[in-house]
Amino acid sequence: MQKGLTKIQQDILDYVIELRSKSLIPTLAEIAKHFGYKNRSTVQQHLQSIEKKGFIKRNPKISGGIELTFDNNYFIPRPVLGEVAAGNPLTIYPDSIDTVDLPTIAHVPNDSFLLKVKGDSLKDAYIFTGDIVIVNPNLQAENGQFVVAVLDNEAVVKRLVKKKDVIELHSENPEYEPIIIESTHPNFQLVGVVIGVYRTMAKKVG
Amino acid sequence: MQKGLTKIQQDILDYVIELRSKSLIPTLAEIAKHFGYKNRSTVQQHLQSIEKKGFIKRNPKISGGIELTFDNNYFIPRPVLGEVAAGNPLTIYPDSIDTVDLPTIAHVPNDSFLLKVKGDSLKDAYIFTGDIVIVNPNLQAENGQFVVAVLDNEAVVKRLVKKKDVIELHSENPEYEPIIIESTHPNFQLVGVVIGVYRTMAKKVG
DNA sequence: AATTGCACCATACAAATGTATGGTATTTAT
DNA sequence: ATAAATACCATACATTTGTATGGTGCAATT
Repeated sequence: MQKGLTKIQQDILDYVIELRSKSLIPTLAEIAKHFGYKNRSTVQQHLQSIEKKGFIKRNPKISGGIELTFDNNYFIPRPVLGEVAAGNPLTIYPDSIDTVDLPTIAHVPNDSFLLKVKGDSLKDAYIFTGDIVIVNPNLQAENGQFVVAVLDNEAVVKRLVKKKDVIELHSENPEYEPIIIESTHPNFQLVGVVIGVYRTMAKKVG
Repeated sequence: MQKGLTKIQQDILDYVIELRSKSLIPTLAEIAKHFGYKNRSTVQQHLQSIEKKGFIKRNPKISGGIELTFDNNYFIPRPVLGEVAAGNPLTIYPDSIDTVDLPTIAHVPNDSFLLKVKGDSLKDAYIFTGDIVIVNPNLQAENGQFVVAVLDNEAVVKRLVKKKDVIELHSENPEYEPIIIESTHPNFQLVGVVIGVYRTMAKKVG
Protein backbone atom coordinates (compact mmCIF):
# COMPACT_ATOMS: atom_id res chain seq x y z
CA MET A 1 0.00 0.00 0.00
CA GLN A 2 1.31 3.37 -0.89
CA LYS A 3 1.90 5.93 1.75
CA GLY A 4 -1.17 7.98 2.28
CA LEU A 5 -3.50 6.02 0.07
CA THR A 6 -6.28 4.00 1.57
CA LYS A 7 -6.83 0.49 0.37
CA ILE A 8 -9.77 1.41 -1.78
CA GLN A 9 -8.00 4.35 -3.30
CA GLN A 10 -5.05 2.10 -4.03
CA ASP A 11 -7.30 -0.48 -5.63
CA ILE A 12 -8.85 2.09 -7.88
CA LEU A 13 -5.47 3.45 -8.86
CA ASP A 14 -4.24 -0.05 -9.59
CA TYR A 15 -7.24 -0.71 -11.76
CA VAL A 16 -6.66 2.42 -13.77
CA ILE A 17 -3.01 1.54 -14.20
CA GLU A 18 -3.88 -1.97 -15.26
CA LEU A 19 -6.28 -0.76 -17.91
CA ARG A 20 -3.80 1.77 -19.14
CA SER A 21 -1.26 -0.99 -19.64
CA LYS A 22 -3.80 -2.43 -22.06
CA SER A 23 -4.18 0.85 -23.88
CA LEU A 24 -7.57 1.46 -22.39
CA ILE A 25 -8.66 4.57 -20.63
CA PRO A 26 -11.51 3.81 -18.29
CA THR A 27 -14.37 6.16 -17.63
CA LEU A 28 -15.78 6.85 -14.23
CA ALA A 29 -18.78 4.71 -15.02
CA GLU A 30 -16.63 1.76 -16.02
CA ILE A 31 -14.60 1.97 -12.86
CA ALA A 32 -17.76 2.22 -10.80
CA LYS A 33 -19.20 -0.83 -12.52
CA HIS A 34 -16.04 -2.82 -11.94
CA PHE A 35 -16.06 -2.11 -8.23
CA GLY A 36 -19.78 -2.55 -7.90
CA TYR A 37 -20.59 1.06 -7.20
CA LYS A 38 -24.02 2.23 -8.10
CA ASN A 39 -22.84 5.70 -8.85
CA ARG A 40 -20.03 7.35 -10.73
CA SER A 41 -19.60 10.09 -8.22
CA THR A 42 -18.16 7.66 -5.73
CA VAL A 43 -15.28 6.97 -8.07
CA GLN A 44 -15.06 10.61 -8.87
CA GLN A 45 -14.51 11.50 -5.24
CA HIS A 46 -11.96 8.77 -4.81
CA LEU A 47 -10.01 10.06 -7.76
CA GLN A 48 -10.19 13.53 -6.31
CA SER A 49 -8.76 12.20 -3.07
CA ILE A 50 -5.97 10.43 -4.93
CA GLU A 51 -5.23 13.58 -6.85
CA LYS A 52 -5.27 15.66 -3.71
CA LYS A 53 -2.67 13.34 -2.25
CA GLY A 54 -0.50 13.97 -5.24
CA PHE A 55 -0.41 10.52 -6.76
CA ILE A 56 -1.97 11.51 -10.04
CA LYS A 57 -2.85 14.56 -12.00
CA ARG A 58 -5.72 14.82 -14.32
CA ASN A 59 -5.68 16.46 -17.71
CA PRO A 60 -9.21 17.64 -18.18
CA LYS A 61 -11.09 15.91 -20.92
CA ILE A 62 -8.62 14.29 -23.19
CA SER A 63 -10.00 11.52 -25.31
CA GLY A 64 -13.14 11.54 -23.24
CA GLY A 65 -11.54 9.40 -20.58
CA ILE A 66 -9.36 10.08 -17.64
CA GLU A 67 -5.87 11.21 -18.37
CA LEU A 68 -3.53 10.30 -15.61
CA THR A 69 -0.07 11.73 -15.47
CA PHE A 70 1.92 9.81 -12.98
CA ASP A 71 4.69 11.34 -11.02
CA ASN A 72 6.97 8.49 -11.83
CA ASN A 73 6.73 7.69 -15.48
CA TYR A 74 7.77 4.21 -16.27
CA PHE A 75 6.93 2.59 -19.49
CA ILE A 76 3.88 2.75 -21.58
CA PRO A 77 2.95 -0.03 -23.93
CA ARG A 78 4.19 0.31 -27.43
CA PRO A 79 3.61 -1.78 -30.48
CA VAL A 80 6.19 -4.15 -31.81
CA LEU A 81 6.50 -3.22 -35.42
CA GLY A 82 8.61 -5.92 -36.95
CA GLU A 83 11.87 -7.75 -36.99
CA VAL A 84 15.39 -6.75 -37.78
CA ALA A 85 18.44 -8.81 -38.42
CA ALA A 86 21.48 -8.57 -36.24
CA GLY A 87 23.56 -10.93 -38.31
CA ASN A 88 23.07 -11.37 -41.97
CA PRO A 89 20.47 -8.99 -43.19
CA LEU A 90 16.97 -10.24 -42.81
CA THR A 91 14.86 -10.36 -45.87
CA ILE A 92 11.57 -8.69 -45.34
CA TYR A 93 8.76 -11.00 -46.14
CA PRO A 94 6.04 -9.41 -48.19
CA ASP A 95 3.16 -10.57 -46.07
CA SER A 96 4.71 -10.18 -42.67
CA ILE A 97 4.38 -7.27 -40.36
CA ASP A 98 7.71 -5.94 -41.37
CA THR A 99 6.83 -4.81 -44.79
CA VAL A 100 3.66 -3.16 -43.72
CA ASP A 101 5.01 -1.45 -40.70
CA LEU A 102 8.46 -0.31 -41.57
CA PRO A 103 7.09 2.32 -43.90
CA THR A 104 4.53 3.13 -41.28
CA ILE A 105 7.35 4.40 -39.15
CA ALA A 106 7.36 7.60 -41.07
CA HIS A 107 3.83 8.08 -39.88
CA VAL A 108 4.70 7.45 -36.27
CA PRO A 109 7.10 10.15 -35.30
CA ASN A 110 7.55 11.47 -31.82
CA ASP A 111 7.92 8.20 -30.03
CA SER A 112 9.82 5.03 -30.27
CA PHE A 113 8.84 1.70 -31.61
CA LEU A 114 9.97 -1.84 -31.02
CA LEU A 115 11.64 -4.31 -33.30
CA LYS A 116 12.44 -7.94 -32.74
CA VAL A 117 16.01 -9.03 -33.33
CA LYS A 118 17.11 -12.06 -35.27
CA GLY A 119 20.69 -13.16 -35.59
CA ASP A 120 23.75 -13.16 -33.41
CA SER A 121 26.00 -10.52 -34.88
CA LEU A 122 25.53 -8.30 -31.87
CA LYS A 123 26.22 -10.94 -29.30
CA ASP A 124 29.21 -9.06 -27.93
CA ALA A 125 26.85 -6.22 -27.14
CA TYR A 126 24.61 -8.72 -25.40
CA ILE A 127 21.85 -8.45 -27.91
CA PHE A 128 20.51 -11.79 -29.05
CA THR A 129 17.85 -13.37 -31.18
CA GLY A 130 14.48 -12.70 -29.70
CA ASP A 131 15.52 -9.51 -28.00
CA ILE A 132 13.46 -6.48 -28.66
CA VAL A 133 15.22 -3.25 -29.43
CA ILE A 134 13.61 0.09 -28.74
CA VAL A 135 14.17 2.42 -31.64
CA ASN A 136 13.71 6.14 -31.75
CA PRO A 137 13.34 7.42 -35.30
CA ASN A 138 13.73 11.04 -34.35
CA LEU A 139 17.14 11.01 -32.81
CA GLN A 140 20.18 12.07 -34.72
CA ALA A 141 22.35 9.01 -35.04
CA GLU A 142 25.75 9.61 -33.53
CA ASN A 143 28.96 7.82 -34.14
CA GLY A 144 29.12 4.58 -32.24
CA GLN A 145 25.45 4.20 -31.58
CA PHE A 146 23.39 1.26 -32.57
CA VAL A 147 21.06 2.07 -35.37
CA VAL A 148 18.41 0.43 -37.46
CA ALA A 149 18.86 0.84 -41.16
CA VAL A 150 17.23 -0.36 -44.32
CA LEU A 151 19.60 -1.66 -46.96
CA ASP A 152 18.17 -2.82 -50.24
CA ASN A 153 14.86 -3.66 -48.62
CA GLU A 154 16.53 -5.44 -45.75
CA ALA A 155 16.33 -4.15 -42.21
CA VAL A 156 19.39 -4.50 -40.01
CA VAL A 157 20.52 -3.34 -36.61
CA LYS A 158 24.21 -2.47 -36.40
CA ARG A 159 26.62 -0.12 -34.76
CA LEU A 160 27.14 3.04 -36.76
CA VAL A 161 30.66 4.19 -37.55
CA LYS A 162 31.02 7.37 -39.54
CA LYS A 163 34.20 7.83 -41.49
CA LYS A 164 35.35 10.43 -43.95
CA ASP A 165 33.47 9.44 -47.03
CA VAL A 166 31.69 6.31 -46.01
CA ILE A 167 29.41 5.01 -43.33
CA GLU A 168 30.17 1.66 -41.83
CA LEU A 169 27.78 -0.67 -40.10
CA HIS A 170 29.64 -2.81 -37.62
CA SER A 171 28.65 -5.99 -35.91
CA GLU A 172 29.74 -6.69 -32.39
CA ASN A 173 30.73 -10.16 -33.43
CA PRO A 174 34.16 -10.66 -35.00
CA GLU A 175 32.74 -13.29 -37.29
CA TYR A 176 30.97 -10.65 -39.32
CA GLU A 177 32.62 -8.11 -41.56
CA PRO A 178 31.52 -4.49 -41.43
CA ILE A 179 29.13 -3.32 -44.07
CA ILE A 180 30.46 -0.30 -45.87
CA ILE A 181 28.01 2.19 -47.23
CA GLU A 182 29.17 4.72 -49.77
CA SER A 183 27.42 8.01 -49.49
CA THR A 184 26.01 7.49 -52.93
CA HIS A 185 24.36 4.24 -52.04
CA PRO A 186 20.87 4.45 -53.47
CA ASN A 187 19.00 2.10 -51.24
CA PHE A 188 20.33 2.97 -47.83
CA GLN A 189 18.17 4.62 -45.26
CA LEU A 190 18.65 5.20 -41.58
CA VAL A 191 15.54 4.30 -39.70
CA GLY A 192 16.39 5.21 -36.15
CA VAL A 193 18.63 4.92 -33.14
CA VAL A 194 18.49 2.02 -30.74
CA ILE A 195 17.86 3.49 -27.33
CA GLY A 196 17.17 0.33 -25.40
CA VAL A 197 17.02 -3.41 -25.37
CA TYR A 198 14.33 -5.60 -23.96
CA ARG A 199 14.63 -9.31 -23.46
CA THR A 200 12.11 -11.84 -22.34
CA MET A 201 13.63 -14.42 -20.10
CA ALA A 202 13.66 -17.96 -21.32
CA LYS A 203 12.90 -20.58 -18.78
CA LYS A 204 16.14 -22.22 -17.94
CA VAL A 205 15.92 -25.28 -15.83
CA GLY A 206 18.98 -26.28 -13.90
CA MET B 1 -0.74 1.96 -48.63
CA GLN B 2 -2.83 -1.03 -47.87
CA LYS B 3 -4.80 -2.79 -50.54
CA GLY B 4 -8.24 -1.37 -50.84
CA LEU B 5 -7.82 1.62 -48.61
CA THR B 6 -7.79 5.07 -50.08
CA LYS B 7 -5.10 7.48 -49.06
CA ILE B 8 -7.31 9.41 -46.71
CA GLN B 9 -8.68 6.26 -45.14
CA GLN B 10 -5.11 5.06 -44.67
CA ASP B 11 -4.11 8.35 -43.11
CA ILE B 12 -6.96 8.20 -40.65
CA LEU B 13 -6.16 4.62 -39.76
CA ASP B 14 -2.51 5.48 -39.28
CA TYR B 15 -3.46 8.35 -37.05
CA VAL B 16 -5.61 6.15 -34.87
CA ILE B 17 -2.84 3.58 -34.63
CA GLU B 18 -0.32 6.23 -33.76
CA LEU B 19 -2.44 7.55 -30.93
CA ARG B 20 -3.12 4.07 -29.67
CA SER B 21 0.60 3.46 -29.43
CA LYS B 22 0.61 6.34 -26.99
CA SER B 23 -2.21 4.83 -24.97
CA LEU B 24 -4.66 7.34 -26.26
CA ILE B 25 -7.98 6.57 -27.81
CA PRO B 26 -9.09 9.38 -30.07
CA THR B 27 -12.66 10.49 -30.44
CA LEU B 28 -14.28 11.30 -33.72
CA ALA B 29 -14.09 14.98 -32.92
CA GLU B 30 -10.38 14.80 -32.20
CA ILE B 31 -9.67 13.01 -35.44
CA ALA B 32 -11.77 15.52 -37.33
CA LYS B 33 -9.92 18.39 -35.76
CA HIS B 34 -6.55 16.86 -36.59
CA PHE B 35 -7.44 16.50 -40.23
CA GLY B 36 -9.15 19.84 -40.44
CA TYR B 37 -12.66 18.54 -40.86
CA LYS B 38 -15.47 20.72 -39.73
CA ASN B 39 -17.64 17.83 -38.80
CA ARG B 40 -17.30 14.57 -36.95
CA SER B 41 -19.53 12.70 -39.33
CA THR B 42 -16.90 12.88 -42.03
CA VAL B 43 -14.57 10.86 -39.88
CA GLN B 44 -17.40 8.63 -38.89
CA GLN B 45 -18.10 7.73 -42.47
CA HIS B 46 -14.46 7.11 -43.20
CA LEU B 47 -14.25 4.74 -40.28
CA GLN B 48 -17.34 3.00 -41.54
CA SER B 49 -15.69 2.58 -44.91
CA ILE B 50 -12.55 1.21 -43.31
CA GLU B 51 -14.64 -1.17 -41.27
CA LYS B 52 -16.62 -2.24 -44.31
CA LYS B 53 -13.36 -3.10 -46.01
CA GLY B 54 -12.48 -5.32 -43.11
CA PHE B 55 -9.46 -3.50 -41.77
CA ILE B 56 -10.94 -2.76 -38.39
CA LYS B 57 -13.86 -3.73 -36.26
CA ARG B 58 -15.45 -1.49 -33.78
CA ASN B 59 -16.56 -2.47 -30.34
CA PRO B 60 -19.41 -0.16 -29.59
CA LYS B 61 -18.73 2.28 -26.85
CA ILE B 62 -15.87 1.01 -24.83
CA SER B 63 -14.13 3.64 -22.81
CA GLY B 64 -16.07 6.28 -24.63
CA GLY B 65 -13.64 6.17 -27.50
CA ILE B 66 -13.20 4.01 -30.51
CA GLU B 67 -12.19 0.44 -29.96
CA LEU B 68 -10.36 -0.96 -32.93
CA THR B 69 -9.69 -4.63 -33.37
CA PHE B 70 -7.20 -5.02 -36.10
CA ASP B 71 -7.06 -7.79 -38.56
CA ASN B 72 -3.45 -9.07 -38.25
CA ASN B 73 -1.85 -6.64 -40.59
CA TYR B 74 -1.27 -4.28 -37.79
CA PHE B 75 -0.01 -4.89 -34.35
CA ILE B 76 -2.18 -4.15 -31.42
CA PRO B 77 -0.26 -2.25 -28.80
CA ARG B 78 0.24 -4.60 -25.93
CA PRO B 79 1.74 -4.27 -22.49
CA VAL B 80 5.25 -5.29 -23.39
CA LEU B 81 6.89 -3.80 -20.39
CA GLY B 82 4.24 -3.49 -17.78
CA GLU B 83 3.85 -0.65 -15.41
CA VAL B 84 4.52 0.11 -11.86
CA ALA B 85 2.55 2.32 -9.62
CA ALA B 86 3.35 5.94 -9.48
CA GLY B 87 4.72 8.27 -6.96
CA ASN B 88 6.05 5.93 -4.39
CA PRO B 89 9.58 6.34 -3.24
CA LEU B 90 11.84 3.39 -3.83
CA THR B 91 13.33 1.64 -0.93
CA ILE B 92 16.98 1.20 -1.65
CA TYR B 93 19.27 -1.29 -0.05
CA PRO B 94 22.66 0.06 -0.87
CA ASP B 95 25.33 -2.25 0.32
CA SER B 96 24.91 -5.75 -0.90
CA ILE B 97 25.69 -7.33 -4.19
CA ASP B 98 22.95 -7.69 -6.72
CA THR B 99 20.35 -5.71 -4.92
CA VAL B 100 17.36 -4.22 -6.59
CA ASP B 101 15.49 -1.03 -6.10
CA LEU B 102 12.25 -2.26 -4.76
CA PRO B 103 9.00 -0.41 -4.66
CA THR B 104 6.88 -1.03 -1.64
CA ILE B 105 6.07 -4.64 -2.14
CA ALA B 106 2.82 -4.66 -0.30
CA HIS B 107 1.32 -2.87 -3.20
CA VAL B 108 1.70 -4.82 -6.39
CA PRO B 109 -0.35 -3.95 -9.41
CA ASN B 110 -1.97 -6.82 -11.14
CA ASP B 111 0.62 -7.05 -13.82
CA SER B 112 4.32 -6.74 -13.70
CA PHE B 113 6.53 -4.06 -12.34
CA LEU B 114 10.06 -2.95 -12.93
CA LEU B 115 13.12 -3.16 -10.74
CA LYS B 116 16.54 -1.71 -11.20
CA VAL B 117 19.49 -4.00 -10.67
CA LYS B 118 22.66 -3.29 -8.80
CA GLY B 119 25.64 -5.60 -8.66
CA ASP B 120 27.31 -8.03 -10.97
CA SER B 121 26.42 -11.42 -9.56
CA LEU B 122 24.22 -12.13 -12.55
CA LYS B 123 26.70 -11.16 -15.19
CA ASP B 124 26.79 -14.59 -16.71
CA ALA B 125 23.11 -14.19 -17.40
CA TYR B 126 23.88 -10.88 -19.04
CA ILE B 127 22.15 -8.87 -16.41
CA PHE B 128 24.18 -5.93 -15.19
CA THR B 129 24.07 -2.94 -12.93
CA GLY B 130 21.57 -0.48 -14.24
CA ASP B 131 19.52 -3.03 -16.07
CA ILE B 132 15.85 -3.09 -15.33
CA VAL B 133 14.19 -6.39 -14.71
CA ILE B 134 10.49 -6.89 -15.30
CA VAL B 135 8.94 -8.87 -12.49
CA ASN B 136 5.62 -10.61 -12.43
CA PRO B 137 4.42 -11.18 -8.90
CA ASN B 138 1.60 -13.48 -9.91
CA LEU B 139 3.56 -16.23 -11.58
CA GLN B 140 4.46 -19.43 -9.85
CA ALA B 141 8.21 -19.53 -9.61
CA GLU B 142 9.62 -22.60 -11.27
CA ASN B 143 12.93 -24.26 -10.82
CA GLY B 144 15.68 -22.48 -12.67
CA GLN B 145 13.89 -19.23 -13.15
CA PHE B 146 15.18 -15.89 -12.04
CA VAL B 147 13.23 -14.59 -9.11
CA VAL B 148 13.12 -11.56 -6.90
CA ALA B 149 13.14 -12.37 -3.24
CA VAL B 150 13.34 -10.53 0.02
CA LEU B 151 15.80 -11.92 2.52
CA ASP B 152 16.16 -10.23 5.86
CA ASN B 153 15.05 -6.91 4.43
CA GLU B 154 17.31 -7.22 1.45
CA ALA B 155 15.88 -7.58 -2.01
CA VAL B 156 17.85 -9.74 -4.38
CA VAL B 157 17.65 -11.14 -7.88
CA LYS B 158 18.81 -14.70 -8.13
CA ARG B 159 18.17 -17.91 -9.94
CA LEU B 160 15.89 -20.22 -8.02
CA VAL B 161 16.95 -23.81 -7.45
CA LYS B 162 14.56 -26.00 -5.54
CA LYS B 163 16.02 -29.00 -3.76
CA LYS B 164 14.57 -31.55 -1.43
CA ASP B 165 14.39 -29.61 1.76
CA VAL B 166 15.92 -26.31 0.87
CA ILE B 167 15.67 -23.55 -1.65
CA GLU B 168 18.85 -22.21 -3.12
CA LEU B 169 19.39 -18.83 -4.68
CA HIS B 170 22.18 -19.02 -7.21
CA SER B 171 24.18 -16.28 -8.78
CA GLU B 172 25.30 -16.54 -12.35
CA ASN B 173 28.75 -15.48 -11.36
CA PRO B 174 31.14 -18.11 -10.02
CA GLU B 175 32.60 -15.60 -7.61
CA TYR B 176 29.49 -15.77 -5.50
CA GLU B 177 28.32 -18.69 -3.44
CA PRO B 178 24.70 -19.83 -3.55
CA ILE B 179 22.44 -18.71 -0.76
CA ILE B 180 20.71 -21.59 0.91
CA ILE B 181 17.29 -21.02 2.37
CA GLU B 182 15.90 -23.49 4.81
CA SER B 183 12.20 -23.90 4.58
CA THR B 184 11.87 -22.57 8.05
CA HIS B 185 13.63 -19.37 7.29
CA PRO B 186 11.57 -16.66 8.89
CA ASN B 187 12.44 -13.68 6.78
CA PHE B 188 12.33 -15.10 3.31
CA GLN B 189 9.69 -14.08 0.86
CA LEU B 190 9.36 -14.61 -2.85
CA VAL B 191 8.32 -11.43 -4.58
CA GLY B 192 7.99 -12.55 -8.16
CA VAL B 193 9.45 -14.05 -11.26
CA VAL B 194 11.73 -12.16 -13.59
CA ILE B 195 10.11 -12.27 -16.98
CA GLY B 196 12.25 -9.78 -18.81
CA VAL B 197 15.22 -7.51 -18.82
CA TYR B 198 15.42 -3.99 -20.09
CA ARG B 199 18.58 -2.07 -20.66
CA THR B 200 19.15 1.47 -21.80
CA MET B 201 21.95 1.73 -24.24
CA ALA B 202 24.94 3.74 -23.20
CA LYS B 203 26.48 5.81 -25.88
CA LYS B 204 29.59 4.07 -26.92
CA VAL B 205 31.80 5.99 -29.24
CA GLY B 206 34.23 4.03 -31.30
C1' DA C 1 -19.42 15.68 22.77
C1' DA C 2 -18.03 17.53 18.66
C1' DT C 3 -15.26 17.12 14.59
C1' DT C 4 -13.06 15.22 10.90
C1' DG C 5 -12.22 11.88 7.42
C1' DC C 6 -13.91 8.01 4.87
C1' DA C 7 -17.09 5.37 1.90
C1' DC C 8 -21.06 5.53 -0.59
C1' DC C 9 -25.60 7.10 -2.75
C1' DA C 10 -28.83 10.26 -5.42
C1' DT C 11 -29.85 13.89 -8.40
C1' DA C 12 -28.92 17.57 -11.72
C1' DC C 13 -26.60 19.72 -15.69
C1' DA C 14 -23.77 21.41 -19.51
C1' DA C 15 -20.80 19.44 -22.70
C1' DA C 16 -19.21 15.75 -25.51
C1' DT C 17 -20.04 11.33 -27.34
C1' DG C 18 -21.35 7.99 -31.35
C1' DT C 19 -24.88 7.40 -34.66
C1' DA C 20 -28.35 8.41 -38.21
C1' DT C 21 -30.04 10.87 -42.05
C1' DG C 22 -29.95 13.92 -45.87
C1' DG C 23 -27.42 16.78 -48.89
C1' DT C 24 -23.63 18.53 -52.50
C1' DA C 25 -19.59 18.13 -55.46
C1' DT C 26 -16.12 15.53 -57.60
C1' DT C 27 -14.05 11.51 -59.38
C1' DT C 28 -14.15 6.88 -61.21
C1' DA C 29 -16.21 3.01 -63.44
C1' DT C 30 -19.48 0.94 -66.53
C1' DA D 1 -24.22 8.81 -70.26
C1' DT D 2 -25.41 6.76 -66.13
C1' DA D 3 -24.18 4.81 -61.96
C1' DA D 4 -21.28 4.23 -58.12
C1' DA D 5 -17.87 5.48 -55.10
C1' DT D 6 -15.52 9.09 -52.72
C1' DA D 7 -15.04 13.23 -49.85
C1' DC D 8 -17.11 16.40 -47.26
C1' DC D 9 -20.84 19.28 -44.75
C1' DA D 10 -25.07 20.14 -41.74
C1' DT D 11 -28.46 18.98 -38.52
C1' DA D 12 -30.68 16.12 -35.07
C1' DC D 13 -30.94 12.79 -31.22
C1' DA D 14 -30.39 9.63 -27.41
C1' DT D 15 -26.46 8.42 -24.35
C1' DT D 16 -22.61 9.15 -21.88
C1' DT D 17 -19.30 12.04 -20.24
C1' DG D 18 -17.14 14.71 -16.09
C1' DT D 19 -18.47 17.76 -12.53
C1' DA D 20 -21.10 19.81 -8.75
C1' DT D 21 -23.94 19.57 -4.77
C1' DG D 22 -26.21 17.56 -0.94
C1' DG D 23 -27.03 13.77 2.00
C1' DT D 24 -26.32 9.26 5.13
C1' DG D 25 -23.78 6.16 8.06
C1' DC D 26 -19.59 5.01 10.38
C1' DA D 27 -15.01 5.11 12.51
C1' DA D 28 -11.40 7.58 14.49
C1' DT D 29 -9.74 11.92 16.68
C1' DT D 30 -9.93 15.63 19.43
